[in-house]
Parts: sequence; structure tokens; C-alpha cells
Amino acid sequence: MLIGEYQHTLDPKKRLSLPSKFRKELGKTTIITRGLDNCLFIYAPAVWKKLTEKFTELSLGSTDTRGFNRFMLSGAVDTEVDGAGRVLIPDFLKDFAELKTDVVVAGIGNRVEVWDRKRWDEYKKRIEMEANQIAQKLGDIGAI
Amino acid sequence: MLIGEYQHTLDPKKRLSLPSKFRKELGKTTIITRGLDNCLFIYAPAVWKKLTEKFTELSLGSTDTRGFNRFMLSGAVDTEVDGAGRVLIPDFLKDFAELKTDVVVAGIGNRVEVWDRKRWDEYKKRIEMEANQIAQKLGDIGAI
DNA sequence: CCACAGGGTGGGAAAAAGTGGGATATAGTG
DNA sequence: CACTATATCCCACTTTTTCCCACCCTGTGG
Repeated sequence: MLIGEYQHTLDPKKRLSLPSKFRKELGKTTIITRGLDNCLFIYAPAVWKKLTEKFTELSLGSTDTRGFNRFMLSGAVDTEVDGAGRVLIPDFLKDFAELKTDVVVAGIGNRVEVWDRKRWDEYKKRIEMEANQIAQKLGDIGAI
Repeated sequence: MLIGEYQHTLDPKKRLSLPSKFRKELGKTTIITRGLDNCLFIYAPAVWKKLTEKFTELSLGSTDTRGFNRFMLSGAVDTEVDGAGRVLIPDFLKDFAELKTDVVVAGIGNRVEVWDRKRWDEYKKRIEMEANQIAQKLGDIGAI
């Protein structure tokens, strides 16, 4: 289970250290893709494979699923983890998530998310404030 | 059953002694997470696992569940209990709960809560005053 | 009243993680 | 074909984390 929040830096060569606690679970090659809410997702190969199987089964008919497929699949890259546990973030993904130097690497269950730190701080403030209401709401529908 | 209230200190290395009475039940690795009402929760692995099973199966689709997943999962860390029965509180959790040096460690059934002492004293004063009314309210709806 | 045991706290040394930079290889271009 | 620019690999430094040991204080029993 990938959990926790880590403050890392994206160096001038666009390398990003994965937190050591994540490395074992992610393996030596990972898939980086555009994520939801303006962050990046990083998946272990097996998890990614399962996800894509779901997507590609969705019908070609709907404009929405075509768009979603393009969003997730065209935005994905296979990346080798280097000897120091770092991955390389391609320019287009760096731009997409508006990453500067200071980034946050967060474990969210079966995926890792990469956020620009400033953006993360703002988002976190919001979800921390809303957590009580959301917990209430999810409780009401019997989800938790 | 985790019960009782203990006054402990968070040392400069951000280590926190678990009350010896809690150690057996918590085990040698614990999960620390953001809690509700600005405190931290500490769970035994088995309890945490059961909790996560509920909300990790919630879909990626909804903004609310994404937010709640991020809140719960990015806010959680796996921690080894050291030889002296202490756990390490990461910076972001220390900041979240606004912990200073003096903290309160309280047993609340199946979890342990960690509070900044000052905040705990204020909170306790309030719930002690309100306890009667709350009991009345819960009694009215047949909850207790 | 003293000795002892256990819980809580603090600090130093060793190890690991994160970061930066240079050298070598590869690709793209005039 | 040579030159430039980009990417890849490897090594080294710095900071943080981890592990271990020692101390203090309190409560207990002789």
C-alpha cells in the first residue's frame, strides 16, 4: 500500500527521487501519466496493465470515453528508475502538472501522485477543511 | 481495548513514546494518519487494513472520493515502533495536528489519538460541558 | 529507607536517502 | 562527416534517518 506525503525536488535535469518507501512496490520500471486534478500519476506496471484493460474495454462509441482514453493513454510514458531511485519526468508532463522545483510525492493506495508543492498545499488545505463533511457524506451512503 | 489519557512529549527528533499499556495491542508496526478534528489517529495494522478495504474500492470517478482517499491515504504512514516503544511523527502530520512539545496520547477504543496538549485541554473542556446534551440527543434517537 | 524494575526521555554514531555534478554515450543537424 | 545538444550513467557530497545505549524519574517491594 502506497501511503504518505514526501517533499522532494525536481532537479534541473527533470529527475525526481521516488521516496524509498515506494521503490519496492513500484519496481524498476514505472508508468507515469497525466492524472486528475492537475497532478501526475505513477503506477507499478501490473497496476497500470489492469487499469488499461478496463479503459480499452469501454466502447468506442462515446465521445467521453474516447477523450478519456486519449487523456490517459497518450499521456503515459514507460520510465526506468535509475540507480539512485529517480525517474525522469518528460517535458509535456512537467508542463501539464505545472511542476516547478519543489514538488510533493504522495502515495494514494495503488498509485503515487506528483504535485507542484504550492498547488498541493492549496488542495490539501481544502480537503482538510472538507474532510469532516465528506466523511459524513460517505458515511451516509454506507461507503465507510 | 485502548483507553486512558497520557501526557507525553514530542522530542526534537519528533519521536513520541506510546504509553506502555498500548504497546501490546498496537504491535510493532503501526499506522499513523490524519484524524478528524485536527488530531492524529494511530491504528494497529489489522484495524487499518479493514478501514482501507472500505474506501479504496471507491471509484476514481467522483471528486469527493478522490479527495477523501487523498486525505486518508496521503495522510497515513507506516511506522516501526523502536526499541523504546516510540514512533516517529512525520513533519506534515506534526504540522497538521499543530503538535508542539507537550502532547496528549489518548486511547479511543480501537485507535489511539494524539493531540497537542493545549488543544486537547480546550476540546476536553468543551465536550465535558456538552456531554450531557449530546447524551440526551443520542438517547433521543435511540443510539445509546 | 533503600534497592530495584520499568517507563519515559535524550543524545551520539552509523547508515541510508536525497541531491547535485561531471564524464561518457547517443541522437539530431548543418 | 563533424559539431552541437540532449540524454544517460556513475560517483560523491550533504542531510536526514535509524539504531543503540545511557540516564532519570517514579512507583514498588523488601
